[in-house]
Amino acid sequence: MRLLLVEDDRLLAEGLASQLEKVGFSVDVTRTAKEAIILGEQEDYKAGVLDLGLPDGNGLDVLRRWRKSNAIFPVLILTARGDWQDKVNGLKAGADDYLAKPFQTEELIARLNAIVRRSEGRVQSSLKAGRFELDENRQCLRIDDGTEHSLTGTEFRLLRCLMGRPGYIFSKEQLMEQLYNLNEAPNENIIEAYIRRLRKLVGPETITTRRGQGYLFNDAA
Amino acid sequence: MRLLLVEDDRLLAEGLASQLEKVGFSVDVTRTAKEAIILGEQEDYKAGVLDLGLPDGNGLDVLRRWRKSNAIFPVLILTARGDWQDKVNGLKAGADDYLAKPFQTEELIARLNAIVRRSEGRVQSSLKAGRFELDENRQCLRIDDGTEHSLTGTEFRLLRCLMGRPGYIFSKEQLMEQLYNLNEAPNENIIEAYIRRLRKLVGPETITTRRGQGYLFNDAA
DNA sequence: CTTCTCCTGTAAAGTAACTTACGTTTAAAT
DNA sequence: ATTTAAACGTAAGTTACTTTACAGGAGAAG
Repeated sequence: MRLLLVEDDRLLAEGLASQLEKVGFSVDVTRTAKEAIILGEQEDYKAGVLDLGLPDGNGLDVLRRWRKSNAIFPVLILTARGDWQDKVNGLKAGADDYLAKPFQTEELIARLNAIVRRSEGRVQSSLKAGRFELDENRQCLRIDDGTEHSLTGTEFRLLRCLMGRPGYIFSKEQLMEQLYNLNEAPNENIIEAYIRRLRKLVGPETITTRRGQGYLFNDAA
Repeated sequence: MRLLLVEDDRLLAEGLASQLEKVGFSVDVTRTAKEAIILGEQEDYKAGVLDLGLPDGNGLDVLRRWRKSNAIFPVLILTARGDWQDKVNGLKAGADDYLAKPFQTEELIARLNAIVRRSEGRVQSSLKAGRFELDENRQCLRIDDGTEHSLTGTEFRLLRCLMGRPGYIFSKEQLMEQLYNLNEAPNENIIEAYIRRLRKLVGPETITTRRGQGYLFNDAA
């Protein structure tokens, strides 16, 4: 789970980063507002932690810039103790939570997890294609005939990929990239295996093979 | 739909208010017990959200005052995580639901809608789902076949969470958050252990496992 | 105060579900 | 016809959940 930590106090930043990494985040750290803006806009983070006091600008401006572009990841702001004006402004600028310094790392982790979960919940988009509807929240597939099938994690991710762009041909390599990361890439055959399982659900005609190229989800299904 | 939010943490209050307004409530916010009592007695709300920790008094006293006068709108109380005593007292004082901090706003909204809907039918302090009825006062479970089982504290709290939103998938982490606080968080296995105890009561088909996602109480039970 | 009981949480073993690997068969393309 | 890619079936591997039994602790009863 990628995370952006914007904190100018080097010592604090390093300490936090290492603790956050212990609990499963992969953390990018930056000390300046300038860099924070660029990273937030260009990279795909699951959440951000933002100290409001930065050497080269106000953290709130960073947040506003993020929100103005399309950076939609949830942000937790760190404020000086009792400075609730900052908190209010932070919320108005689009923060999702706040924490007053000094704080316990456990508290930060708990709140981070909370906002990440919350942000995942608020994407209640269900993906529709033809007779099919993929429910992101419940991780299940509904079909026009009224049936509903719950999907396993891998089935779901693969199907979401295909349904996300009906008619587009995804190569096996592309699909592999979406499903796995570089370290833990299994046998390529795995895609074929899962395609087969999905076809059992959606019918063989719904997912078409382009031999040598890849697979596609038929939009006119 | 008018709503009264009693919360002394300014930031939290503002954040909640804005989110609640997004989903169609019109929200009055107050930070003090004194004002809360007056507003609750004089204004016509559809529901109330009440934080128990207030600067100038106990939230429970506010609730009791409301109930003593003719304020009949349903009330959801916010408690510190893992603080059962408050929850129990709150229910006894006439609260209709409770939620442990920190919570997801979606959860609050869902529960608010639930108690409003319920209150329009009539105020009742028992939670019904399918063939089951959870009695808040007696902390016991009644089943359609006429049997009645008393529950232990933990059993009750877990079941209450699940039955409060039938059909919704609660992750183990979510359930942990509602049952325990940061200091006294036991082995994660505890949820599984209690799910099993509950299933012995309600039958294995009533609580469904979604592997990798969580558990849900079947509404069509 | 001591004993007993029941609730709670832990640990470890057992099982089911999901994932991956692999060998074989089938089908497509040249 | 030959080569190559995909499909299929099965089995092994892995992870998540279930089940069970028990130890410690709090509160009730003696």
